[in-house]
This record gives sequence, structure tokens and C-alpha cells, in this order.
Amino acid sequence: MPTRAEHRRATLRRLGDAAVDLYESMAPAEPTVDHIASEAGVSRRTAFRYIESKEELLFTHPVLWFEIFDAAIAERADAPIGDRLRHASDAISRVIDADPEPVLRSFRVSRGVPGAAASYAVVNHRWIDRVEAEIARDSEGDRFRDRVLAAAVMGVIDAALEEWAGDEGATPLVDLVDRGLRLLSPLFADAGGQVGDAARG
Amino acid sequence: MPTRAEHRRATLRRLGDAAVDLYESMAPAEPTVDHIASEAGVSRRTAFRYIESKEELLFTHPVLWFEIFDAAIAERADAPIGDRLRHASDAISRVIDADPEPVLRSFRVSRGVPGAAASYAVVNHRWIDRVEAEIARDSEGDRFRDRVLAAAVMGVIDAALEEWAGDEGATPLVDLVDRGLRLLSPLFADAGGQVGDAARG
DNA sequence: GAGATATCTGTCACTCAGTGCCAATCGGCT
DNA sequence: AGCCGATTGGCACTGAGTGACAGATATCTC
Repeated sequence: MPTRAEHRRATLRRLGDAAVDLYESMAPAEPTVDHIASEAGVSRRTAFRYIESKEELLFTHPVLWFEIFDAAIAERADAPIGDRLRHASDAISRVIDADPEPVLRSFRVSRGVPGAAASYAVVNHRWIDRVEAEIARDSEGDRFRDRVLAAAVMGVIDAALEEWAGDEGATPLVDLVDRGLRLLSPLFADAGGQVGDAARG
Repeated sequence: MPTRAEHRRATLRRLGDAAVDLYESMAPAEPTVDHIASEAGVSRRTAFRYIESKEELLFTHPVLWFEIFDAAIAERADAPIGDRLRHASDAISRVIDADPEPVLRSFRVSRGVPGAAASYAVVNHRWIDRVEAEIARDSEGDRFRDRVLAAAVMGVIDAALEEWAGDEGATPLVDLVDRGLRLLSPLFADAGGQVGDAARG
């Protein structure tokens, strides 16, 4: 039981929560890092040991999802790429659908923050890299194709999240992601896995 | 002959050039906005009337390409979506291939600048919006699908630019974009236009 | 041309993000 | 207890980004 890592995780979560709270209540003004940090019970200097930029605090969730992704991929390590991606995005979607409010709030808030888009994009880019690596495992070494497919998959995730947040989570995220991945299934047809057509886990 | 607009455009270009020059020569250190501005012959305050953030100066080109895109689209206003997108990306690619060095330089430089990725992503997002709007003109109002397709198309452009910059522009950008769009043609098949299969310009 | 007007510009001053440095503290381990 | 590495807070500093004001410059009107 690594108390140290737990503590770090808890602190980051407190920072993220405080940030969303303050951004929300002060809109359209922005809280200072000083303000957010003291609300989370740490010093400004310490806050910057957890983040690289202020806006990052609005996207602690997508970073957390990496762990879910990796775990889900591992569960299907030998399945074709379509199944793996589908299983992973399902796993993440289910976690979000189980407790959508925090995610919805941070998305809602980030909409009104200039600079948030840039920060989100950085996280998104890390996701594209991760998905590309996964696709590459099944491909014949065509890096260009892998990258295009990864971007398309993340386009699906992005569009699904946007749609989902747009109507306040009314439609289960799982279904939206499903629908999106099905759109892409022609691209994966020759790879042996029909993305979006696998039986629900 | 709008002298005013011309002057603004020239100033922005000088700023962009100065930024790339200084970023390149000072790497891995970063020039200050003060430095860039004075190199371009304006004050710091004036520089910030042309940009919103320092890193933006590394991506003056992609913003400029919007005009080429719009003009190319207009030329094919009544063609199916596949042809329109293909014609537009060809037009842009040709402009780049005709004088690749400045673009290559700014890409090369931006690779080493943390924060540049975020700034590029913002521009990229504007591009996705623009492409989505274009796709929407031909679709049956499925905004979700439009967005996914737009993201996929921009994924192609992005991967093509990366590949192109990766080998210093050895492969004509036109060919890379072509190859990428062809990958996506199954997605557009039912829309009446085979992206990437239209006769060359 | 002269003068009214809108735009562009530089200077000054200010807030605040982000970082290096150092000393103090705390958790984990033997 | 005692050591070691990780975490923390305080301080000081650079530099991005912005508001306000005043002077210059271009465009328009007569």
C-alpha cells in the first residue's frame, strides 16, 4: 500500500476539484493558481510540482483514463485491434457513465476558458500516440496508415465526448462511442477486426 | 489597394519570420517576445496586437492557408465533397511544395518548443471546424458523423505534414496527402465522392 | 489642400504564470 | 532511533499578457 503515491494522487485530485469549483464559481473571471492551491491546501509552488500549466487542472480526468485504457487493453492482449480498442473505450465509457457529473462539470467549465482547448489538445495528442502504438502492433509497419487511423479513432472519441457533454450526458457515452467506431469499421475491415461490431463485453 | 491591410499582413509576416529565426538560432533557449518584436521592428505591445500567444508566431503559415482553402473550395463549389476537399488540399500542398523551406523550418523549430504543440492544436481545431462545415454541406445533417469525418481528414493532413517534415520535404506533400485521403475513401463512398480518386488538378 | 475621424503604435505600469534555489519536514527503511 | 530520498513551503526572479493613455499615421470628407 504505497502511501506516498496515494498521497500524490489525492493531492492532484484535490487540486483538480478545487480548480473546477473555482473556475465555475468565478466565471467568467479566472482564479489564480495561488487561489486554487490554497483551496486545495497546498502552496502555489507545490501545485506547480503537480502540473505544468494552470489549465491542466481542468483535465485531470482524461489523464486518469490512461490507466483504465492500459488495463482494458491488457485484458484483451491477443484479440484483434478492433476488439481491443472497442473493449478499452467501452471500459472508459462505463467508468464515466457510472459517475458522469465531475467529467461533465470540467467539460462545461473548460468551454469558457481560453487556453483550455490548447491544454486539452496536448492530452489528446498523448492519446493519439497511445492509440497509434496499439494499432501499430497489428499493422504491417505502415506508420503513416497507423497514424491516420489513430487520429480517426480519437476523432470519434472526441466527437462522442463533445456530443455527450453537449446534451449533459443524456445519451450514454458508451452508445455514442459505439456508433462512432462503427462509422470507422470500413477502415479496419482488412485488419481482421471489425471495430464496433464485437459483442458487448 | 488596401494599404492598411497590406501593412498588417507584412508586419505579421515579419514577426513570424523573426520568431522562427530567433527560435532556431537560440535553441534550445527561447527568445523573449521583446527580442522577437524588436527584431521585427515593432514594440512588444504591438506584437501582442497581432498574436495572442508567443508560440502562435511559429504557426503563421497554417493560418495563411485558410485563404487558399476557401478559394479552392469556391472554385469547385458544386462538386461532391470528396472532390472539393481533394482540390483544396492539393492547392495548399502545391503552394507548400513550391517553397517548402519556410514551412519546414517552422515545423522543425516548433518540434523543440514545449507549448508549441498546444498552439498548433488550436489552429488545427479551427481547421477541423472548417472542414466539418464543408462536409456538412453534403451530409444529411448527421453532425456527429460530419465531425468524425472531419477529424479523420485532418488526421490525414496532420500525418502527411509530419511525414513530410520528417524526411525534410523529400516526398512531395501532394503525394502524401493523396495517399492519406485515399485511405479514407471508404468512409466517403456513400457520399458520392471518392476522396483521393479524382483526376489530378 | 485642411481638418475630422478611425486606426495603429509606443510607453508605462500592473497582475500573475512558471521556475530555480534553499532549508525544513515527512515518509519509508534498516 | 537514525539515515536517505521524496515532498514541501518560502523567497526571489524572469517574462508573458493586458489595460490605459497619449501621440502618430492613414483614410475620408469637404
